[in-house]
Amino acid sequence: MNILEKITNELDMLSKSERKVAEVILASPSTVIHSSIAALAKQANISEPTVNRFCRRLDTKGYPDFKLHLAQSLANGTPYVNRHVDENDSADEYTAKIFESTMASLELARKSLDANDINRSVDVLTQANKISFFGLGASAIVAHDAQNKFFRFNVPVVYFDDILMQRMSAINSRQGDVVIVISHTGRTKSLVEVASLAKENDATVIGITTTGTPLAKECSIVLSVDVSEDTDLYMPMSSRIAQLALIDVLATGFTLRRGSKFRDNLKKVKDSLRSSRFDRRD
Amino acid sequence: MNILEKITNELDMLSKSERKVAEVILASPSTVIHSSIAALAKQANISEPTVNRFCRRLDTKGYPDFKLHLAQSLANGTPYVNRHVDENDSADEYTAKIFESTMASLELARKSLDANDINRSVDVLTQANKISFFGLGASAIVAHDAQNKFFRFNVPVVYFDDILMQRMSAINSRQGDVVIVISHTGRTKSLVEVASLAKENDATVIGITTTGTPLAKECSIVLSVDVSEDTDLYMPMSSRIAQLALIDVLATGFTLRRGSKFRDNLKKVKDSLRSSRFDRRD
DNA sequence: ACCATTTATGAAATTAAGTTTCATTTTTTC
DNA sequence: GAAAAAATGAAACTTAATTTCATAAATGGT
Repeated sequence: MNILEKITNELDMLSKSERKVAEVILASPSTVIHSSIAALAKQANISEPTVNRFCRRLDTKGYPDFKLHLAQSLANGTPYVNRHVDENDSADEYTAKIFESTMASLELARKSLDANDINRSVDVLTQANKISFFGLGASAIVAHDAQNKFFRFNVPVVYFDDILMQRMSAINSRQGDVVIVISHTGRTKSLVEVASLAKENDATVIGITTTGTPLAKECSIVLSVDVSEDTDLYMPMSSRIAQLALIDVLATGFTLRRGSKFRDNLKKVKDSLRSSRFDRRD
Repeated sequence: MNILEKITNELDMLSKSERKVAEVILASPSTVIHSSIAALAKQANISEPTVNRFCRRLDTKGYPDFKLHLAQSLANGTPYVNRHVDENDSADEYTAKIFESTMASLELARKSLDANDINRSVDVLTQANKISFFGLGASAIVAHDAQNKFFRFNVPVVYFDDILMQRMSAINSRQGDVVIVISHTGRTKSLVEVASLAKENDATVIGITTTGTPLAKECSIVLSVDVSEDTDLYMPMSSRIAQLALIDVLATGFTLRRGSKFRDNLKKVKDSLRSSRFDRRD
């Protein structure tokens, strides 16, 4: 945990003198990492042993160790995560906040993913007769993107972003087909039904969703993409970006599994697009 | 600059003994930040002064200062940026690499964006009679996503992902219309033409593209989303995610500009989706 | 309000860590 | 292959951090 947050949290557990130390540190942490224990003690108008006791109370081994933790906290690009956009933010401010919380969500999502599940998914995908991607709303674009990617691999792939087509497709699925259902909330009724329909028809159902949702329960494999609850306040933001990153991971796993001959083919697709472009002259 | 990269770069400037130190550090930097100079010297089979000289050669004040720099490097979510996926990577490894390079790209993209241009774009968008989003391929899904978002704002918005419709729409555009053209390369001929057609018909053309491309030259406002060249090797990855984050920024700017009454309306849209969901019971 | 007990604090001593000096060894250059 | 330059480590030295312990402040019970 970020030591700066920790100091803030434990501020009332501290003694009067120790609190003085905390205040000096919070006021200018970047100065402190270049100060000796004597300098900091003087700055806070207390003695050196007090600084030392303060460090130990924060579960560090002593002053040098404390400075190490502090340095790490300062280095984190997102010093205070979960910064919410405020009514009066300037363009600069809300841009920074959105990019930062997007990055924080990616970090979270990565932690929630299980390499084993990814491996199994890639396994299943490489052996599929047909791959279908289903999503609604914001997740529809993720499905769309996935289709774009897998289409380049020259495998039978479709995507549907309306319930009726998804239903029909699910009913017609069979053994060897892979159905990937994408939903952040995992609670959209019709999608959960589609997942269970596909499963009943012996397709392998992979869910890209949050852990423990109704959708997750219907899937053969769950790729859990957990992002902070409150980042998607009024419209889906971070969730779909984390899902897209996961699609990249699956696509990458797929190409790696298929080997180098396959990647040459990928290059051909890319080259074929060249003539539709302006040359670069740099 | 990241001190780990720096060590790697200056590896051949170092003497034999100093290189031993470097190797021990690179092999396990996280151990080193908890080691004393004596422990590290022993580990590398050299003397303490050599470690000290090594630290100074890297422009740090001495060993403790070096450890501080090292700690900061380790804290950065992206310890070794631009890590490329390798043939033999495990699922764990390529997942980490893809997420990390996605985050690195977002960081880059944010730096390339200009708050002024964002402000002007939001201005123009809030006053638009009609908003159109155009993209092809991977950028089509960004356009699609943008339509999804702006549709919630109850403004006239369309998106097209095929050239013909884009052309027709561009020809029919008029003063007060805003056309947003999305392309990572900025070199797709037909899209550049669409941009210039829209401009000729007095629409405001906003380009979401890389700095200095042919498309950028045709636009009234350019929102430059520069991501590292080589991240999108065979298929678009980071670029579209950075573009999506920018869409989030524009949408956020839009809601902020429209004020709080407008955000109530947004909440209504969200609530209206509720009945189609399973309840959560946690 | 007062005394006893606990807790907090800093001066001084102690210990640990890092740095400098300098003699010795290794490497380079002519 | 010898002279000069560079690299290296042992030992001395310096600085910084920690522990000890005596004193001061705060808390709680009567």
